[in-house]
Amino acid sequence: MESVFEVIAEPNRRAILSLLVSSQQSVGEIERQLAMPQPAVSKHLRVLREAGFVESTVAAQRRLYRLKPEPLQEIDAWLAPFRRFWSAHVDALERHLDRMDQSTATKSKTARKRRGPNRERHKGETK
Amino acid sequence: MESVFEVIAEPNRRAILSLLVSSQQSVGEIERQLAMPQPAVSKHLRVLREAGFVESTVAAQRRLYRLKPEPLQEIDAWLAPFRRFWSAHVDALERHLDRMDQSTATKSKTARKRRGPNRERHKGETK
DNA sequence: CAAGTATATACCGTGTTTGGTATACAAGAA
DNA sequence: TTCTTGTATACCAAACACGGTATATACTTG
Repeated sequence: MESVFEVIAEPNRRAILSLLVSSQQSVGEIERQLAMPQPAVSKHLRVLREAGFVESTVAAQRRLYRLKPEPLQEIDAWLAPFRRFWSAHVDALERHLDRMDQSTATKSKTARKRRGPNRERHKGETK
Repeated sequence: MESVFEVIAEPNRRAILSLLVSSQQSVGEIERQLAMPQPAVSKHLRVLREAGFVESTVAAQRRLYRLKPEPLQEIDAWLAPFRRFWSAHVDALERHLDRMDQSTATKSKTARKRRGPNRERHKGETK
């Protein structure tokens, strides 16, 4: 499996991770909530564990799985350069549209949504 | 291929995306920089294009590929709940260590690094 | 037109991953 | 011990993605 990206490529594994975000869960609880055969759950948990996404503790005959942050932070770190890219991209688009507003101001044929400080903020970067 | 996560699971495709972050590139330029056979580059670019990661414009017999932000933003959005998780995790760890400091203060056997407002900030969330 | 350059696609072989089923293993309960 | 619950693993079959090679397409230049 090797890389964290291959691990999260599998939809059921992403579902398991999303379940674990709220709290730790046993294999049986995951099995029920995702309506997925138990061996499948165990196999995916094995992949997740070996990649460092989760860890488990034994509680009698149950095993409780919980999230570990490192691999997800690795993905977050990989995303960083692209975040810079798309915030620049949004800025460039805004400058472009501002110029369009100016040049089409006289014709006033196409009405664009209000622009300015009260427009919607994007979630990515506030800086 | 379907999902953006499967698309970025492939190392060569991530390499291509990283190349395009600085500026748009032709197929031949990507081929040379990644030392990868041309059909492989074209095939990966096709996958990236169909998933919306890149778009291309024709420049004579070349095709220039550039990044599109949406799919990467989708990955970023998927990461959001986990970011909340691991910042909480860090906070809990810090509280735990603070309690340890208190209870071991008298024994003063283990010296821990200085804690407080001047400690290193984590990259995830500034808020 | 022919030749050359740049890119895309078709085809094939192969390794890997996934789901399914059965079974093994472990720990409590009776 | 035997039974039951909870979880892991072994095995198999099907699907699929990837690399490689050859070829097709498109545009440019002579």
